[in-house]
Amino acid sequence: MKNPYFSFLTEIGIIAQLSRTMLEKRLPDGVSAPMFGVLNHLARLGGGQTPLQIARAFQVAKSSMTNTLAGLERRGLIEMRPNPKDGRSKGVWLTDKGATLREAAIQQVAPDLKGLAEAFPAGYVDEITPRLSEIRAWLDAARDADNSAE
Amino acid sequence: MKNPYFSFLTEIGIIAQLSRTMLEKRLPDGVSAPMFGVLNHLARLGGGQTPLQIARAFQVAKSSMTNTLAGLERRGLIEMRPNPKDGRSKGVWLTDKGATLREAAIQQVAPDLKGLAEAFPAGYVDEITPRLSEIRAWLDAARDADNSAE
DNA sequence: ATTATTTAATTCGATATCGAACTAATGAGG
DNA sequence: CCTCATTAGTTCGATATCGAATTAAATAAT
Repeated sequence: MKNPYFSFLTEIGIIAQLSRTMLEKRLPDGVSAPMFGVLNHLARLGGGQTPLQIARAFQVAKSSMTNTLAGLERRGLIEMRPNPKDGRSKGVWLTDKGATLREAAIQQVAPDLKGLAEAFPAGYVDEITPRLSEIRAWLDAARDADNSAE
Repeated sequence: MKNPYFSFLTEIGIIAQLSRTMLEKRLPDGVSAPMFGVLNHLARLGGGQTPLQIARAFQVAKSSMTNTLAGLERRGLIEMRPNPKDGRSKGVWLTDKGATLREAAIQQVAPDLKGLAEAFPAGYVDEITPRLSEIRAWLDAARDADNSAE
């Protein structure tokens, strides 16, 4: 099993796993990596995103996002309000508590990213990230093609 | 949040997720990506590996591997035997059923890898895989350093 | 030898993931 | 209008992940 694509995906999988556990070590108790991702997403793009939009942004099933959002809401880090224009839909907003927690978490995580930056010059990842983006886009398109074929 | 390392890890995470669901679509019902990984590992390295060795090879907590192995054993795809030399330890072996299922699964997955190969020339991933390996190795070492410091 | 430490594996509880089935609301066609 | 299809979101059950606590066996230390 020395197929180069297989090896490539294997490395990807392990890095994803290692970086996720690295991140979770720094997060406040009970806040998971997916939750942190959503907090960042809302901070960058602003409130009012729907659960479905957020699920798509993270390439995750909508039922997974339901679960993540429930955890965030239970902890008072986000707020969900019904959309007055469409009874099926909701909007998600960061609470003050959520914004504050995000800021603090970023400070906690910074040293790890710094360690990575010291070990690998910025150009190192800058060269490969665009390639990863292309592959990611391709996989994403392939999945959609498959779904619509069913 | 345009930190290049952050972007890099984000792409990694999404590719890992997409490739995992792509793989699981092709696997027989009830066989998950981690299970398939273990079957391959045993086929490549041979039987007799301990659960701990396998967990380390996949960079996964040993309790996660206990779980994966239990699923494989329940389906009759592997066999676990006590180590006569050390009562704490076990060895894991592929069963005939497991080996057969692995072969079939590889055939099922092949078309997807082929699609990837057609979209991206082999040299494309060959250039980045070694870099990913370096980063993976670094993250792995960083995690161990952190663990022993506790 | 007896005690203490380390090691291998399991168990437990929380969270994540998925897909499939379901509800409720919107929109389209007749 | 009324029916049918689509869309947004939730629920459910299986599997995954982790870390912490537990058990049992081997090894080290006194």
